[in-house]
Amino acid sequence: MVNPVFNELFSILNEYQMQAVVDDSPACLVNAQVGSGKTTVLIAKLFYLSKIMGISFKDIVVLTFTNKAANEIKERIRNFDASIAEEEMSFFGTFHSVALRMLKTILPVDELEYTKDFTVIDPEDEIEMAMQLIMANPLRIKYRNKLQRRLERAEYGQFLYGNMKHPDDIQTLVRWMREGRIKQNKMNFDDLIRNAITLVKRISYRPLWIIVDEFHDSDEMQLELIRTLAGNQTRIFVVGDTNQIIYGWRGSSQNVFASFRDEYGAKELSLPINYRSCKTILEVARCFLTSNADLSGLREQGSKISIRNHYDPFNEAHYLCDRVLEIVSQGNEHKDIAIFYRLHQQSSTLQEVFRKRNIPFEISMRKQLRDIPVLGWFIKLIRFSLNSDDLDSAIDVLTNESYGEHFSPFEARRIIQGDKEEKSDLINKMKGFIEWCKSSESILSAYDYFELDNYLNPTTAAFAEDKQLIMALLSKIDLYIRSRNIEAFEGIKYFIDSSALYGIDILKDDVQIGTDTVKLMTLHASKGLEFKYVFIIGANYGSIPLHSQRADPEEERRLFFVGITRAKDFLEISYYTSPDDPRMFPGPSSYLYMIPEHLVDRDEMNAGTPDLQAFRREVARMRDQPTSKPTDPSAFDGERQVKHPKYGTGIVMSENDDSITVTFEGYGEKEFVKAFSELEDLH
DNA sequence: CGATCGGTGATTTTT
DNA sequence: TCACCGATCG
Repeated sequence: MVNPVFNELFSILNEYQMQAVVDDSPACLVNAQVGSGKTTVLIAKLFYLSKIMGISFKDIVVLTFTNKAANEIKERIRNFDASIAEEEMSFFGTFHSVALRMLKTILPVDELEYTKDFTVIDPEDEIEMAMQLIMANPLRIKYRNKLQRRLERAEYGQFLYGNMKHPDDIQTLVRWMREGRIKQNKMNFDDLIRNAITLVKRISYRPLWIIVDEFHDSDEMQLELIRTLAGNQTRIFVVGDTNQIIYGWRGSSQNVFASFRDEYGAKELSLPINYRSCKTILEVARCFLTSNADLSGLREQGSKISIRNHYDPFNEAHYLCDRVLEIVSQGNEHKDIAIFYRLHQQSSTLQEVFRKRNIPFEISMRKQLRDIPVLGWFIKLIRFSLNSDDLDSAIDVLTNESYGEHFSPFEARRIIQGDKEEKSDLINKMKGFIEWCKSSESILSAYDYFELDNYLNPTTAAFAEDKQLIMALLSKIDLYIRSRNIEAFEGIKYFIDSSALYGIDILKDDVQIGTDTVKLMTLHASKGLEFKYVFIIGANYGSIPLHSQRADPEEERRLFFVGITRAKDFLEISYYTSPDDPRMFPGPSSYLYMIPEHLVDRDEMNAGTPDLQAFRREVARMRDQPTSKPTDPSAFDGERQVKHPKYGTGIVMSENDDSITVTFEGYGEKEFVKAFSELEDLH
């Protein structure tokens, strides 16, 4: 082969993987067992196509469902060949980001009454838009705090609370919102895909290859995009695993594999060998497989899995802290450990206890940039500056209570309609922004251009931090523009649009290097990850599988399967004697009876109550007054120390995906946004 | 306006 | 089973 690096890449492949890499059938469907090296195959295939078959990355579309997966693919490609430019992989990404890129570059959006300046809005922006419509018009809308869900359903032609005695105007609202998005030059997430489908049909571009990761997650619209993009010469290569369908409730169907096979006469391959888990864990996992598909592993037997009973979630949280300390003391890292649960709310007890006992942890919950108030306001300001049709954003900017000029909604509307424009300096600055961009040297001076010192409330304590946040955001945009060598104006637009698709991740430097924390997440969020030690908690009757009308028992089983197969070396499953959720019953999950006894270590704990009452009261007190915690930093030894330029040395109390809480000597507790904090690790 | 009755949905979540 | 909200009655 051409290059020793690729030789190395190909030499680690087994025969099944190799077959998938070199396959060039018009359509190919790969059944990838859990942990069978599917991403490695994708990377190897991409290099095979480019280096050996001489196909340019520009002629390949790679579609994933999550940014995480897309980033991993791009990152691993660059690790093998750093000379590959970002630009060559511009059609590598999530369905939504590839659709966005096509709409912005090669598709004639004007045919759908959009201009190339269109912006992307997320579901929360849509709710705001709906609220504006409701306020400005005589629309009767009931169940307003279920509006998001109602609109979501309405998009699929269903209606939540559909049999009202006096129906409200929800259908009119949906129609107005569709029109409003076009009028305001905005696309929501569905529009991106739907409009891409419509417009791809009108142009001649067709890629040579379409490669789809996690194909089993496709919904009907995504399938249609694939169908549309595929021309006569296009080869389609999809990888997935029907045992990992856990988003059926969102529209992905079990039939995608069968229909793909029928529609394209696809060749079927498989990747049957699991490299991840010990044999015992795989044997347990096999009990929860839909089909009797082969699930064989290459690893050693490993220890038995453990099933434990705890009195209640609080006792268990305490026990888990001890276990974490024990595992770490055996030479492991915190990040080798993960705890999965069925519902988000189950994490609250864990959070409180872990925080109290000073165990570093992270909870996966997605956050948007605008969850930081000042950035939410600033992004709206930029949005209107870039897209003067975006009246909703302008209204928000002018009426915000904390920032800007604090107009009433009525005044704001008049100003925006051009009635009293002279009353607002800000609106004039926003309207002049595009011109300013062309003559300005650096986007960093946008802060001064908008004279934000006047609008950020210099009298408040938050001023310094707010200013710092905006400057940090601007420097990220600046970096983005410089690294891509594009017009400032174009760069800002793309960055702001992407921020809707990527959330707060867009502010993080490159791919986040896994911080050394215990990971807490729902079973759903665990998909695609792996850990040495996995604890699945709350395997009670009623909770796992979740007891509810709409839960699909098959899907619950697959969800449990996904959780189990995240574990590499060690798996522990627990249930409570006295669960604190009334919908959870005090018996073990029926799943626990499905696991053969010889695979299980039932070292039943003392499920009674050790003397934790005092501790329990203390934590309860902490919950009531979360702010007043005059903790003495010296009381914690051997914990993670950090240094801040302003506050000095402190100790990390807790952290999650986006923020980190530190206690400083002589200052107390302070929470930072991770992407911006100037904390230096002293560990 | 306050009280009461009856109907409906609840959870997981990426973009 | 509960929480919420709309509808209706007095």
